[in-house]
Amino acid sequence: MLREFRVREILDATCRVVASHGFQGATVERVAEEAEIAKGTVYLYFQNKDELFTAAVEQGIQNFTGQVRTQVAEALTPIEKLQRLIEVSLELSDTYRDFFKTLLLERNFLAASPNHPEAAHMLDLYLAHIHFIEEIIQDGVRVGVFRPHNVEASAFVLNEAIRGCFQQRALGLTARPVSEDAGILLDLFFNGVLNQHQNHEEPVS
Amino acid sequence: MLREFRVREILDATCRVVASHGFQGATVERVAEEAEIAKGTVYLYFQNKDELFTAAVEQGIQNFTGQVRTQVAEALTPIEKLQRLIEVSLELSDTYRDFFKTLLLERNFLAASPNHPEAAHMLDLYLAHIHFIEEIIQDGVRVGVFRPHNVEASAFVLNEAIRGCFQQRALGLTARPVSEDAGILLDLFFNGVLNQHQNHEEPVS
DNA sequence: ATTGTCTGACTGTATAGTCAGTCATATGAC
DNA sequence: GTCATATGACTGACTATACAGTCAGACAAT
Repeated sequence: MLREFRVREILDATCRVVASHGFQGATVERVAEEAEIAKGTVYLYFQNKDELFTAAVEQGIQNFTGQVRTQVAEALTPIEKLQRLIEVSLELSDTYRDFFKTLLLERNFLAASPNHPEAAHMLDLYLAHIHFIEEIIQDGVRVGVFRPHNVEASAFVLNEAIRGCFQQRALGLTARPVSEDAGILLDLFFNGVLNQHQNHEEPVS
Repeated sequence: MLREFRVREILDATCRVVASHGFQGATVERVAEEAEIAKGTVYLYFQNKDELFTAAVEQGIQNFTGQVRTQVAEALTPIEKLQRLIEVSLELSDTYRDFFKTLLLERNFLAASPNHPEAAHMLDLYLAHIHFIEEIIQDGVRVGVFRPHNVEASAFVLNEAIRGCFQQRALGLTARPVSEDAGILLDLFFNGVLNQHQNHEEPVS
């Protein structure tokens, strides 16, 4: 369908514009220019600017979490699933470069604002993804590969750690290949930094 | 000095306005209203809106990292220092509630933008703080309490994990007391999630 | 001729930034 | 002590501009 194609085209253009100009500098006119259409055309597909930007962010989240879920589903054990999760997430950070820059550089969409009742929905998507991670870890605890601990917190921490890697990449602060980042993250999350075989210093706490 | 007092007053008002209205909805007029002065007065202390907002964020970062450094300096061992770091950071998240909401809901200031050459400075402050954490961990590795690993990455991950806790609090997603959050974070960062004494499942990787 | 898609000049509005003028206090002349 | 002058902090009506959103008409395609 032509309509759907146009919508996607405009949303992609929106992501590109926000990625390069920030939300502040992203005007409807610039989006139209980027999509190579007239400003008025944008309003044939979206009610207003807010709807346009909300839709762009939402499409991005849906695409990303959808792909992660699909890939993770192929793995069997909790450990393999987490490996997959981290690897796929980081790989996608290159594919979705523009979108992630958009997402990371602006978090307003998570804040409830008077003219943003859709923000609540965005928050739901975000929480759903964390919950998805939480369940994998919970499984691991049940099976015994992960020790009993506050799973809600560790799911959250893992997600934030991944997010941090995205950011480093978006800001161009690292040259490490994705696979290396994934390995480091996994190792850290699994084993922590403490020297388990130490016999020198004072004990923890 | 009266001038300094006024400047601080305006910056505090800016943080409050941004915290409640977001960067989008934060106008100079609203800031003036919040500070109980006329709009024109703002321009006696700041060249333009950009400078005002940049200064507000910068003041917040400086205050925060300064306090963390002071408190951490009192601790002796790397482990104690990290404990202190996490605890103090989370405690401050209540004190600086408005500022953190401001900071977390908007990351544009980290992105280089044409009319934001100061953004580079902001990035420096951010990186300096991570470097500060990095050195503590590095010390721990040197002494032997922490195992050898990619310290740059773990410093980064720890900072992002703390940031994540801030965000949960700013968005009102958790009711956990700060000290509990600190404990969970510390435990996770030190020990990881893996069951070290397991003898059931497959080995890692 | 009709329909569907698109255009871009136009308008209305919000708000950044200005500036002529007010007020309060300090300094000084007598 | 009283008036005159100066200084500096502050004000808010005003302007200039940028940008969201509109709409009358162009342009295929059938």
